Amino acid sequence: MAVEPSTSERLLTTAADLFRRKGYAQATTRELSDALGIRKASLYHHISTKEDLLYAISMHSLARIAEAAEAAAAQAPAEERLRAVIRAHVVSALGERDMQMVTAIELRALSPERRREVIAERDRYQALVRRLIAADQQAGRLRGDIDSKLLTLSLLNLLNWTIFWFDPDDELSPEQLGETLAAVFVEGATGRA
Amino acid sequence: MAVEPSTSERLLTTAADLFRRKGYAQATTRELSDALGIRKASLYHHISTKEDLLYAISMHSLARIAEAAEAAAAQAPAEERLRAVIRAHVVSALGERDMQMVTAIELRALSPERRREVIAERDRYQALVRRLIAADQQAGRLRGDIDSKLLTLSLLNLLNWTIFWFDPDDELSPEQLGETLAAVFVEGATGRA
DNA sequence: GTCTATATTGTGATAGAC
DNA sequence: GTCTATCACAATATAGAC
Repeated sequence: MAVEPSTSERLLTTAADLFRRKGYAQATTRELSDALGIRKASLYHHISTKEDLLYAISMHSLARIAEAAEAAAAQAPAEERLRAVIRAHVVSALGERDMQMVTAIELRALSPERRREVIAERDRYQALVRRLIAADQQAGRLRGDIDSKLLTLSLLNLLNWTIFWFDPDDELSPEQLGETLAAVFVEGATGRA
Repeated sequence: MAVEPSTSERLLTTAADLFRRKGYAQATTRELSDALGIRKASLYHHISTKEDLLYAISMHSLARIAEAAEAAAAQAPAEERLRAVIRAHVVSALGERDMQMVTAIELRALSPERRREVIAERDRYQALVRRLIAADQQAGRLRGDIDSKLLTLSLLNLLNWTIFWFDPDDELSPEQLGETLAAVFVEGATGRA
């Protein structure tokens, strides 16, 4: 006998799906309550404001990737660490595309204080990746002629847009895409590494 | 004696600045008219709907990059063509960051028909880049073990997010950033090309 | 090409019963 | 935890004078 997920359990994923499709500001609380099968007023038993949902989605998204990356980094030997983190990042991001897309796009809709919090969380992850890259540079595994900050931003560019075009119906799995993006970043489009 | 730009000439850039800061849906016609120094109703002498502005911004942004890239491709010899296009893309995108950011983020706010038009324009540019990459693969200048479509999407990931973190006050110029991103894409983070 | 004034609609959120 | 009913306000867009 399947246990039906409660309203509060469905709240974040349902909101993320709606926000991704319509945009946060264009999505109405009415549409959200309809999707949940409850009345609009009943939403406010679970949240205080619509913005609570965006904030929760954003913090959850960032934590999810950071945790996956940290776990991957802890397990892998130094020589494989960056590639393992790239794969973990891609796989965890693609596993929750709605939330990740909303987080990537709707930052401006948050209040200044919450926006600051989300940015701090994002920067924390960026710093983690930068440390990995700098370590690889010092070990001679990555080129030293480009600043680690710029390499980090390049890598995150590469990884963060994939959620917008990855097609789960494609033959390419998230794991394979992660592997490919790792190859593109590390070896380049030339590929003579 | 400086000629003051007319309201209609300032319309797109002013709207782009506003949409970037607040988001399209959150930005009000009132804020836009205030920024232009006219009354809200006067806007409707220039446009029919607020969406007209977003559509115009999006089409302009895509055309600007495509034109810059096409010009660069036409001028450069085959061996330098891809790098030249990357530089042209980055420089032209960073030269109009407000419009490019709005275009990248607000696609969903367009009506279905206009959204389709904008996507078609974007796909047209993507096809152009893919032809360049495929040609380099066939000439042996780029690796052949990764599909040209995936290499193209990787490259556009790399280029399209830069507008969100490029800092014009940095010591790094758009030209230098373009050069660096070209190096990262072609040679990779390892850099032994 | 800009103005004042207003129509019209839809929004996020609340009060209070069950 | 969900409901009915409603508030208070802000939004896009229009009418018509100057």
